[in-house]
Amino acid sequence: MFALADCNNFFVSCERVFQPELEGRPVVVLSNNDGCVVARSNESKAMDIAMGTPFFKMKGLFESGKVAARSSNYTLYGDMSRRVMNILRETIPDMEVYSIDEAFLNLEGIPEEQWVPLCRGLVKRVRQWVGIPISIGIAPAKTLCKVAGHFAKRYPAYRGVCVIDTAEKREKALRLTPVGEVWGIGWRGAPKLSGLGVKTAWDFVQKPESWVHKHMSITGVRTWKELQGIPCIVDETEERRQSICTSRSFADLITDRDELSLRISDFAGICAAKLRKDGSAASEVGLFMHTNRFRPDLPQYYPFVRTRLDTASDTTREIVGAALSLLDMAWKEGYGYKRAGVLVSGIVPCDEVQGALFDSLTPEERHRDRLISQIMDRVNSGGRNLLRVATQRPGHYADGIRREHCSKMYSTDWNELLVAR
DNA sequence: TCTGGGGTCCTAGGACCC
DNA sequence: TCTGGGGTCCTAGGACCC
Repeated sequence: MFALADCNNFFVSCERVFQPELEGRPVVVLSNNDGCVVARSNESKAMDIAMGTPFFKMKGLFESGKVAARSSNYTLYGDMSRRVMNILRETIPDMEVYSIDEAFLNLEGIPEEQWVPLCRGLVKRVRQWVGIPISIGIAPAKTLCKVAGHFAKRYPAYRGVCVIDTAEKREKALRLTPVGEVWGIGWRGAPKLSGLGVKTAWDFVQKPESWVHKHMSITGVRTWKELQGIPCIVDETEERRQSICTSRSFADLITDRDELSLRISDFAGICAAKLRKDGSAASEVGLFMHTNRFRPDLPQYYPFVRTRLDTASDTTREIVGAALSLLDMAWKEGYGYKRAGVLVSGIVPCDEVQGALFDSLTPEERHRDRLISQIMDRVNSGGRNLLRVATQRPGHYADGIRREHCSKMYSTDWNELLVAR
């Protein structure tokens, strides 16, 4: 059996911990550049504010005070997430952190009669100690945990914990679940299934496996089995990532090559630091840039170029160098760039890097670059950007991103905490 | 004026091998 | 006129997740 612990309206809940005046009000949290809605409180969901709504389309609601808005503050959310996960881990160490606000707990070895009291205790402790409301769904497969979690969240009578552990409960839950709400069936799958007469999750599991395979391929079959309580989705969080991407939209269109080059150096530098944090090295570096797709009146251009490194690398100098040489390939004058990103792939463990016979760098040079990167990591620990290569921008990584409604770093900056108190 | 960011997996089709 | 059969690897694009 698994338990899925899921934070309710996570980003909004984080904001509310330090701004209790937001409690009970419609609240939304915005994406980078205050672009669109990425989190909603129950009150704003009730107002039919959809996920992904562009902020400018609901400016009226905001300015009239009907809805409160906050820029996203990932430093705060990351820190709150860490606190929640620590509490869960203390009780159930066999845990898989699935996303910033979700974790699967393995209940194997825990007596059945303890599942619910144990999880109720977790709900209470997380709320008391961190201030974040969570819900827990318990079931024999992860997709069913998601279903159970929905009920735990929606109906207060469950007091935060819902269990699907019998055929009767499973049938009842699946009959009440529209097929489009099932984990793994997306917004394209739902209308297609509906057209084939499948409206609920229960309709879906009634179909034979061959039918599911024909219409939804192997991934659909996995979901179908999971809904019957046969676990098919394995823990992949311990595995090495296969690619790392750092990309941003810009507050304004960038038309100047030097300006874009500074941003791309930053993105590449972040990718290199992420590689080192994972103990990985990459053998390929890619670069993409996008003009503004919402401005059809402007010329459009969205190149993606990539290059292979002689030897897989994790050094800032080399990843940044590769990204800048890609900019030479992709750059075209006369366009306004709205977004760009660097992607590293071909990832291997950094202590298993295959040497190259005709390497552009000597082993001594590689060693020196790695030492320099390590020093940068030490100086820059905690997400600061103090030591950088000369092609990167001075200042903070978040500079140049519009965040007009940002809360303070309540939990990570001592001075701000004192002011808040 | 203003529309996010970071991932994974699967499939189809092309290039290439013997 | 008639033009095999079986494989691998890579890539682009689509679908999905949070």
